Amino acid sequence: MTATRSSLPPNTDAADGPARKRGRLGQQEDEVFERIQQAILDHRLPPGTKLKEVPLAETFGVTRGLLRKVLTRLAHARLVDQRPNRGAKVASPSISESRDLFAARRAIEGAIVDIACRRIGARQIRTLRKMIEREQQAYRKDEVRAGLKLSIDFHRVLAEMAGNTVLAGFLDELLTRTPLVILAYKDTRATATGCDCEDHGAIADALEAGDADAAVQIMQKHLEELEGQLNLREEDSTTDLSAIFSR
Amino acid sequence: MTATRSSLPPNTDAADGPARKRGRLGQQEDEVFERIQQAILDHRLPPGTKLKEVPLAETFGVTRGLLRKVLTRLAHARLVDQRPNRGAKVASPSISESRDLFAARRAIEGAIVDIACRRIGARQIRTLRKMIEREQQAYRKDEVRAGLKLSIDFHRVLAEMAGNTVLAGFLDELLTRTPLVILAYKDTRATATGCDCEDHGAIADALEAGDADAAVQIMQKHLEELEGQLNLREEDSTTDLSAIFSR
DNA sequence: CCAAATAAAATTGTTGACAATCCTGTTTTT
DNA sequence: AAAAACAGGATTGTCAACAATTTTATTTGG
Repeated sequence: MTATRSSLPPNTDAADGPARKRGRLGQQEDEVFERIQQAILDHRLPPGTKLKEVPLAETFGVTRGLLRKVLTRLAHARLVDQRPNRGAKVASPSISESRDLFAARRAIEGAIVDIACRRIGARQIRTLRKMIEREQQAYRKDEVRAGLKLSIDFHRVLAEMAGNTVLAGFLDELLTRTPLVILAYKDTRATATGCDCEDHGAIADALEAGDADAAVQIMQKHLEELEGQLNLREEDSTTDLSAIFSR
Repeated sequence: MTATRSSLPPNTDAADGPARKRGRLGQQEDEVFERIQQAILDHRLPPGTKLKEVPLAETFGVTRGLLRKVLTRLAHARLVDQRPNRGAKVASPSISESRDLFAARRAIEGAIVDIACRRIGARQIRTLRKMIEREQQAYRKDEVRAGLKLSIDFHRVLAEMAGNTVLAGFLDELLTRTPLVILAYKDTRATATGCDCEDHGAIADALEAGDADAAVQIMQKHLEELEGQLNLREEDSTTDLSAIFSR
């Protein structure tokens, strides 16, 4: 019961009540959205956790109505499951859902890299190289969480460069959901799960050379390897139990 | 002002006031959603039309709160642009947005056909053939609207058969938006815009033969032809004006 | 003791009144 | 006369009380 509350970072404004002075209107909503989203992606709110409106609203010092809107937004992003009259729970991606997600990423990011190869210029290549450099630095310092974030940023920026807003929007949703399934199904034996920087470098090389086919192939192999680091065999890990009984 | 109201089909319950007896709770919300959606897709509510909450709520005999939820859902489906404090307008897909949409369909439906080729069986092939048959009948009877709907159903069912829920969800959004851009940019000189049944047949053939590469290629050519029937050159048609001045 | 029925509590859903913001036409100022 | 300032109405946004539903606890009957 109190787990929901205690596992979230405390909001210093909580005691002031709901009617505190605020900067701009939607500002507050966005902040609550991002704090809950981050808690879900960090597994501080593990999959299946019931998200009750009153405790959450009190935690953040906002009204129930505002929190309700936030929950709907999170449901839209597929980070929470919202069912009529029975509240919202943190989403528990199933194994087949996770596989579908990676298959979708292969299709979409394959297309993105193919398009990017035609539209990209020297300026953009430099930007990508800089991002890869920063990513490598993070991993060298064992800052795994930062590295993973930078790695996701690489994919996101690549989509932006391709310039297809529809594909970029879809990919954005998939990139957001990816950490959730990685934490849920990470193979404990595997080394630190994350993107391989060398692959990113190879993609940049292929893009610079204008070799679309190679870029697509590397990207898809890259994603297959990432999926391969997960334990997505049929139900045999402990996490599966929570997925099965979460409803 | 009253255009919003008069261009929608009248709701017989409107006069009874907001608190009429209803079947199930969410039922009413879904009905309003679908009625407005259909009006947008038919261009009875043309792109750029302001959707005011009070008149719409009265038209359907629902509360403003319910209507507000519906508008948010429509905004999520990208059929409506919702901006804070300045209401909701029917979406006006730009030319580049429309091109992006078709490029996304090529990527996603290419992947779907590829996956379907491996998972599909004789049973499913029969279902597809039956759908194509019905589609041809509709076109032969010059029932263009029905034919277009059946054509979209073909793409939707194919996605379902592939079994990737993530890709199917994305495609569903794109299929819903497609009629909106077709009506907005239909080349008046072209013959009735819609899917070519022969292409659908050829896709079924390739799937039956298990030739994934052929199926993917036909699907992508099919979508390119559909896009080619539209007038997506830079601003020269009258509809562009509304797109430019809609904000 | 278990199961079904029932009562109480907790939780989600809805609404109408109120507040904040934006839009439009008018007046005032330069 | 053009631009800025203002006023009024129209429109969207918010909230707290109320209603409906689900969940939990208790009782009752087999």
